[in-house]
Amino acid sequence: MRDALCASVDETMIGERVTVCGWVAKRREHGEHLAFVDVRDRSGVLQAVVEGSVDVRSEYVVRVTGTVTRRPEGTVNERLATGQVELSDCVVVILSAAEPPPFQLDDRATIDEQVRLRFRFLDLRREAMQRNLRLRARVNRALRAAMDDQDFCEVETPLLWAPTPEGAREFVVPSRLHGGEFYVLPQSPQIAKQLLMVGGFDRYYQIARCLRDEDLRADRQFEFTQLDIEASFVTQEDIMGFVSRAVLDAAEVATGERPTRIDTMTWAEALDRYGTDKPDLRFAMTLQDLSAAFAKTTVKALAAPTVKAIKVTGGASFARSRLDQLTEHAKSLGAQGLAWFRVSADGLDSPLDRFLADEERLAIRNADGAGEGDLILVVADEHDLACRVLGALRVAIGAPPVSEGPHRYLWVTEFPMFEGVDEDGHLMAAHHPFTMPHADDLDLIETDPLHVRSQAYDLVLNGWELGSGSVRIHRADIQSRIFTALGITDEEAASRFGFLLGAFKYGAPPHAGFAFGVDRLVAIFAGEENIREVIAYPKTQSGADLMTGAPKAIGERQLRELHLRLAPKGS
RNA sequence: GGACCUGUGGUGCAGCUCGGAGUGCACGCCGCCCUGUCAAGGCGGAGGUCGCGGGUUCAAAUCCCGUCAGGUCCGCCA
Repeated sequence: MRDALCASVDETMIGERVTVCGWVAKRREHGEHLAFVDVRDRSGVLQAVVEGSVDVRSEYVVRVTGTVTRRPEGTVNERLATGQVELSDCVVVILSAAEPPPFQLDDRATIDEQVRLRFRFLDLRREAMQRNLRLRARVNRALRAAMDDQDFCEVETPLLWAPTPEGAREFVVPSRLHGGEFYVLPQSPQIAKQLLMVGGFDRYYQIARCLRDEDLRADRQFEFTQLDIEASFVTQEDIMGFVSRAVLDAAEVATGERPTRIDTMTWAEALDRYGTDKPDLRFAMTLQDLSAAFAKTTVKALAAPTVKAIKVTGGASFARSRLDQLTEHAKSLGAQGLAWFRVSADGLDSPLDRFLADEERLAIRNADGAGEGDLILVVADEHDLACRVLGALRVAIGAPPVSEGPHRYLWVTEFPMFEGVDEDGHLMAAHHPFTMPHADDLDLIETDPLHVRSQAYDLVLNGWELGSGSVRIHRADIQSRIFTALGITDEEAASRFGFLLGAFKYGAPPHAGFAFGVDRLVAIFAGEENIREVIAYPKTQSGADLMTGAPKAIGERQLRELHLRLAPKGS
């Protein structure tokens, strides 16, 4: 039907008769003797010159046959990739007429996202969406190539799976053949891939769709895509190597530049210096520890086991209202309050200044090499809380948009095994209950569980968690001790994970794995702040698909088939 | 479950503080003119439930309450 893409037509083809197909991006008529039609396809735009008038409108689908011609002197368009040439002596065939689109398919205009999503099929025609989804395809290809090259085998796992109540809320699918029973859509192929290890596929990967029925965010959709990896007879370092290779290959393909390094930091250091388990290394503003200087303080607001500070360069100019907002922010995160100190020429400007002892004033004045015009924010509390609050303020004040370069990759290792307790007073697994504790901390499981480190690790890019993984437990005795610590009885374990634990009795190899979010990675490569921009058909924050109208009610007959009856509204 | 922002011809915005006739701008759309434009240009025109409901008022896009939708965030996301 066509023999060239619009943007492939260049000066080497001058004189050739060429046919292109595409949409009318723009028509410019000059009376009844001359008209220009810009034809757009996935590659770009090409100008067709029509002698006489032509009855096409924006977004008509056309096939244009014309002779590739060098543009006359003075009519070259430098802003157009094909601006040196044009099609002349054109025959225009209308393949499909089109109503005026509800919005202009033009990357210059900002269009309300509601409108874009309702007409996503038109939105996808825009150059930005074409670029993003094609970038995504190239990243997928690079990831597959990297895994193939490292001798991994791609295996698909089921979407209809068994409920394993633990962790994220699952999407539920009623069974027609088994009335009253349900499948769930997997929040990840976690158990399936561990069983593949028992099954002898010692290097597995999959670009897998995962589904979690949790509230949506800029970086979270119900369904998202992970590069999912599991391997046997490997160490944590091996897995980190496999993943690093894949991510760096993808980065090189996407950005044209191979990142020079991926940093590594323990979880404890990340919390202590950045107040988060996903530090954004693109900017400093690290947390300063002033605990020693305030160990014997008489200032009530600053008397706490840990006193942490960050320096906001130039922050002394912050208005009082801004400082009040930051204080509210700190309180909403659980802090008792936020102490602020403007660094001035002759000391500190702060409501608390007159209560400070000299050495305390000096410690704040010199925090992080502060100078005149800077602002010092101080939080005093339990260690983890003080760190987290200041970490959040650090990001709120200092973080550039997530996709802004230079991109900084970071491995965070030695996550704690457990974090906090649930309503029943049981410890909760920080990663998941199959995570192997750190070899040096096995003795602490029963005596000091909150200080047990695990062999779990995260990959972080510009403050976004790309993914996480761990070395898995393959020994029944350790697994049993972890279940006990988590308050999971033998019966519960058997009913929830019985098939996995049963499988492990038949020769489970030591194994470890990882999974990272392709949507987030591609969004950052694409320069987008929101993963919806790299997903063809995303959902809104309330989980609606504005194009199809999903979710929708289903008919009485379909409900009956599924053995379902709806409860009255509001019950 | 909670906080905040947004909602005005097809699109993007202004108008909202301090109530006074659906007022304005740009793009698009329709018609006419135009033989080298390319964000074409000129002239003319059509197009509105100011998200929806209620309240206050002589009078509401504007003030108040509720609600719906979209967005950002907290909770949630082993």
